[in-house]
Amino acid sequence: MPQIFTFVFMDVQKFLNQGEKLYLPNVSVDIVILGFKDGELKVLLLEFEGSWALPGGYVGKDESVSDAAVRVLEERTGLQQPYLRLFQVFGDRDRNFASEFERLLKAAGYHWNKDLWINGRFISLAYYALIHIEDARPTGGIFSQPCAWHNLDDLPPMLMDHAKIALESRTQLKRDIGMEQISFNLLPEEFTMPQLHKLHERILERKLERSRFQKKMLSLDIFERLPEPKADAPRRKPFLYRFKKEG
Amino acid sequence: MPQIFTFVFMDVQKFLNQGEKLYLPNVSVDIVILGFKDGELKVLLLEFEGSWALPGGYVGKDESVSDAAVRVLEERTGLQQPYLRLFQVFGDRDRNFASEFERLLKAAGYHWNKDLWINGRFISLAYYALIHIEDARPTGGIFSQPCAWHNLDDLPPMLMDHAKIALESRTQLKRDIGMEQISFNLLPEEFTMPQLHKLHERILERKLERSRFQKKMLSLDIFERLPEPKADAPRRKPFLYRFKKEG
DNA sequence: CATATTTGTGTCATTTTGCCACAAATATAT
DNA sequence: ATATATTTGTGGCAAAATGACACAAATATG
Repeated sequence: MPQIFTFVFMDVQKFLNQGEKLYLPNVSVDIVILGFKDGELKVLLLEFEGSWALPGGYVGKDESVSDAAVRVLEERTGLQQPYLRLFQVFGDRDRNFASEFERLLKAAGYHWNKDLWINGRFISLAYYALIHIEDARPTGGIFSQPCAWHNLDDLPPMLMDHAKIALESRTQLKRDIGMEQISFNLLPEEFTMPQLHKLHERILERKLERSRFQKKMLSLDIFERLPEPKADAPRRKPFLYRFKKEG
Repeated sequence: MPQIFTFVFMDVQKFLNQGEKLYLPNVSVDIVILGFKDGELKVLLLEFEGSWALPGGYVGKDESVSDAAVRVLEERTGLQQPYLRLFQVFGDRDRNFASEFERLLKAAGYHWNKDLWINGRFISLAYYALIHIEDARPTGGIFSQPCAWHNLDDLPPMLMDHAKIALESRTQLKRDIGMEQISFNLLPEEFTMPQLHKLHERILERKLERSRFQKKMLSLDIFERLPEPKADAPRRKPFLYRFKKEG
């Protein structure tokens, strides 16, 4: 146990002391990792001293922005091929969270001083990710924080401007699913039309006529029906579909 | 004349020597400034030694990202209240243009050395701006480069990855005008439905049925018809419209 | 004054959408 | 075993939106 603690502690100190050399300054990547479970949109959050934050990180000096986003998502979920979209940039002049970092680091027993690189101003490149929640293995970061799913409609107290970022991601997602079919990334590889229907209702926060929705989706000709219906359904077994690869 | 040259020269040296202190490192802002004239979409470009670049700049350490974009646009056009949208981030690992800067600066008679801050890697925050072309006063930058409008469909040789950025802006604009009425920002304050019709045809690169287009636009109830028709029209004088402020 | 072009608007067929109906499938209750 | 309630797939029709064409008013040009 002491060994594990030391190991984690070393990681944090390395991060605080050497991050300046490893990462581009003034730029961060934050990811609203979205899942869908029990008929609710979920977002993956990390806890720090009773408040929660979005998974995030910094861009390596020899790493592309999109690779950084993929890496952060992989670190928190274990997933390798996520659907990721950069949906907004938060670039306010005073977007700097020195006082919050001071409080959190001191509370967690780490050294803090005002010259630490993380106290600077950061432009946040905000992504959302659409993942199948059951495939994710939520994993805390170098602080070994609790990492858990929360309802996007009912966020806990959030650090920094992360509540705003999370809510903006939903606004963008609402727009995006009208332009392009990406929502199925929130479902298992094989899914049913009733599942997709409920998902869209939750994203858009309004009722969608079931019959018309199903006809519309199938008319797009981007989903293929599988030979076997879904086995573990309570009543009539719905057909299973899969997104067609390559047109 | 020598005084002006000296003044400009000083500005460039200050920019090269002190930029590091004034601006956030590794982040740039590039703007695809779009206009519409003679039935063509135009983009404002700056010439450097026979090749052309998008207007751009850097984010002041005490300036928001969006203020930086507004400032860059104001510097090149004199316009104060542009329609601006951040449409993409170009963040490749090797997005660094040291060799192009070396060639350009040397050709223009400036000192160059590999440690200049502009030789670093830059993440480009790419905006497009929709402006009324007649209101703009194109103005070259600190290098007093030629600054001129070019057809977006027929770009001259471009520096860096700016051809890609310019073309991506059109892809995004095509999507955006289907979601929200923003295209009128490319027209004069008072415009006609035939003008708006031709504009949309140019943006979308396809024919749009005139009658249906006009009915559709008017049914949105976001434009108000002015009492007087457009005076300087060749045949039948079309009605003038204006975007309704505040709903 | 005739002609050609541009603009505004009407009409109608086609397509898409919203809404309801109903039967098939199937777990649960009786 | 049979009835019941729920879920799912699909049909049908009215309403709305769209596409295509028609045509007259306005007006510069010859």
